[in-house]
Amino acid sequence: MISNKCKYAIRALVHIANNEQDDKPVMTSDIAHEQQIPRKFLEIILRELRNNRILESKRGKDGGFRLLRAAEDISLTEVMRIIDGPIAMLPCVSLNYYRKCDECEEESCEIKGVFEQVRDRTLEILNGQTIKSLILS
Amino acid sequence: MISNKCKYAIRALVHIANNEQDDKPVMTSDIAHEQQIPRKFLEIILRELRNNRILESKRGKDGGFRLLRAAEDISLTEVMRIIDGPIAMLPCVSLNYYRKCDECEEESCEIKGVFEQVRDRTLEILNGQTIKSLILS
DNA sequence: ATAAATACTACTAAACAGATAGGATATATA
DNA sequence: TATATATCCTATCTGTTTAGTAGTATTTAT
Repeated sequence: MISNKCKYAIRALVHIANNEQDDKPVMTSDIAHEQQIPRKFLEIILRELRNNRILESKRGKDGGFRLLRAAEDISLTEVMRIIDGPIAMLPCVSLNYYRKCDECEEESCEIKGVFEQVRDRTLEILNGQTIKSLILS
Repeated sequence: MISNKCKYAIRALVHIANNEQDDKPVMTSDIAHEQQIPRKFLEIILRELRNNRILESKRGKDGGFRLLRAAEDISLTEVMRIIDGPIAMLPCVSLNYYRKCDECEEESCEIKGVFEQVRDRTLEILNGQTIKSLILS
């Protein structure tokens, strides 16, 4: 399961992509209100996306958040990995967060192969999706 | 990510399938020792599998656990659902554990479609796997 | 009777999820 | 320069889940 936090992040990015105009940044409180996301929690999420170079922020009056890149250059997987971590179902088949499984020897692991296939099929779908494509669909 | 508990469950079932002979049940302590799983934790897992009609148990001396069905009739998804719950990445696209998402209207949800596809591709792979096929592979 | 196995109940520690509170800092504009 | 308003940052909190452990009760073969 993806977390609520990750769903909030995606909805917030789609909202920003939909509301960017005249280079005016979008305020946290606007997103929070329109997307029904707790404001202080959303602050944390947006800051995390900024720290990971998805968003840029402007402080002070008339401040807010803007996409740092075009919406079609922000992939769904990138957002998911920032907020929730690995996408794979086993640490030992994760491309971006690989860790050896605690107790199983990988050569003799019965399930590694299956979950490599699941990972590949999953990424085939998710890698094709961007903030832009989520708007259109 | 699937839980350690679920990995233990799968390894335990594969172990039992590999060690059933003469109708003699396999003891928790044997599985725990050979698969390096904490014994008391494994007890809980095996009882849960028994309660869900994957295993049958025999108490007392010479007791232990046996598969209630043939290894080729126990699917990987069934075990995963018993131990970890839903396989889908969103509650609102889960086949066996459907729940409405808390705050998004499903008709206008941007990500539902994508995660339905992920679910379908994932199940295509996992549904084909059984305790038997995991032994062979 | 006894040894040996599962069954059951209760508890614990650590991490994670989903937030909330309050103050520090930056900035537009009157 | 004062002020309103926005993000930034640190700390805290509650509830749930994960991964167990402990101890006792019950069943069964010999």
